[in-house]
Amino acid sequence: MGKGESTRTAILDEATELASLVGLGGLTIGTLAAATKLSKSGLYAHFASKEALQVEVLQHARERFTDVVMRPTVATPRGEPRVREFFDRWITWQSTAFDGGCIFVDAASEFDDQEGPVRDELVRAERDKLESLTLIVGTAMSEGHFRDDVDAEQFAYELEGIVLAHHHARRLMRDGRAEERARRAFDRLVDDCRPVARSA
Amino acid sequence: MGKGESTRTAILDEATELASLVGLGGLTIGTLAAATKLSKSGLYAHFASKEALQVEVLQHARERFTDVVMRPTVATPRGEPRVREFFDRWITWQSTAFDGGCIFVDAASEFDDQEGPVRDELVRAERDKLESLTLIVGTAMSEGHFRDDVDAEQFAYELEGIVLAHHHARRLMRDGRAEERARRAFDRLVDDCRPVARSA
DNA sequence: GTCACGACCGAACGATCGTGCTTTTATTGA
DNA sequence: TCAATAAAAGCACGATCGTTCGGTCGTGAC
Repeated sequence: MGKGESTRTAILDEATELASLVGLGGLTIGTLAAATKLSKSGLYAHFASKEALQVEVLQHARERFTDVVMRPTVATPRGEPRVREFFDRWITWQSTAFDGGCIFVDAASEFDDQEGPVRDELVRAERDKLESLTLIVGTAMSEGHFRDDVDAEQFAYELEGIVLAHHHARRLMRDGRAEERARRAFDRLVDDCRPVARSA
Repeated sequence: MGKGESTRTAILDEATELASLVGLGGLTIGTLAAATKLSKSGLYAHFASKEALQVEVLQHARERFTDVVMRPTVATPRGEPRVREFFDRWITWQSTAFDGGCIFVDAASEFDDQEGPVRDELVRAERDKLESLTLIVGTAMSEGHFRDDVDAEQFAYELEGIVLAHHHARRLMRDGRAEERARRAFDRLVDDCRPVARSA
């Protein structure tokens, strides 16, 4: 990895951390320059504009998500185990991947009304994740772990809700039992997808 | 209502709309002054600082929430109907109360890492809502609509998740079926709280 | 040995940020 | 109607915003 590429990566790492604390929009060239010990103009040797930087931060974070969540997930046996693995890793990601809040969650509410490349990238990332999740749920159905009338998109919607509630409870309310609550909600969701008798 | 108080209310109304579009942090004195057709210094006749303004915006929005969601809810018959009323009005609130996203959702992810009065107010509002919701669920239990081993806090957690997922799907993904999905998730949640047989 | 290039810096740009002070204009009560 | 008071404007401040430009190193190719 050449010099340029390595500082570029370092900048993106630092920018990701910063953005998780103050938001993608709150991210500033000046503070990022200070944090990376570069001059403001030095940053502009690597990025065309602040907006371009924001997009690249999202892409950078997305690659990390792929590495620590998606890839191990699809290496897990098809069916419910894979669904569980995905959920586990997603929750863990939210707790450990950033000093601040998950930048996708933060950026989603920040940019949902601001047309442009940042929003577009956000939507792309979300669609991608949704699609993967739909496939994962599909394996649980074809393996017979889930009923075959389960609505995968509805499942995805509700799972997203659990994760968002977890983020909310954990970061804003500092609820120590946030993760436990998320797991209970997840178990209930999975339980309602099982064939035949619903009672334990 | 005197002149001062009426412009003050007008400012808060405008500030709420603006904040729902660009976030509480993205809100600037300059743009708010332009939107209210006041000078920047004219604003400072009404508010001590930007931070104080942000807090007041949250309080202002909270009063609106009380009026259009909480009050009608507690006027509804105790038990499941009241729970449903709360959910209905909450979802409607998110879709109609702002031009942009719900400022509580936006502000929650923006300020969850920024200690200070804004965050404090946010937490206060959330606790308040959580407490009300817990009481509402309690009426459903005492009326026999819900089992008496239902965990009201868990219910609140999951309901929050549904509402957050709705916000996410609606605003970022522009999913036209967001509300329908929210209702299905809610029905499943309520269904799992019912006594005896879970199957329809 | 020099030439080109990538990496980075210093200084400055116009604009806007939040926030004071002083002055003018509206509103109000007697 | 007129003084008292409240409301808003005018103007300016230091700081910071994103961005540009000219320039200076070090490194590798020829």
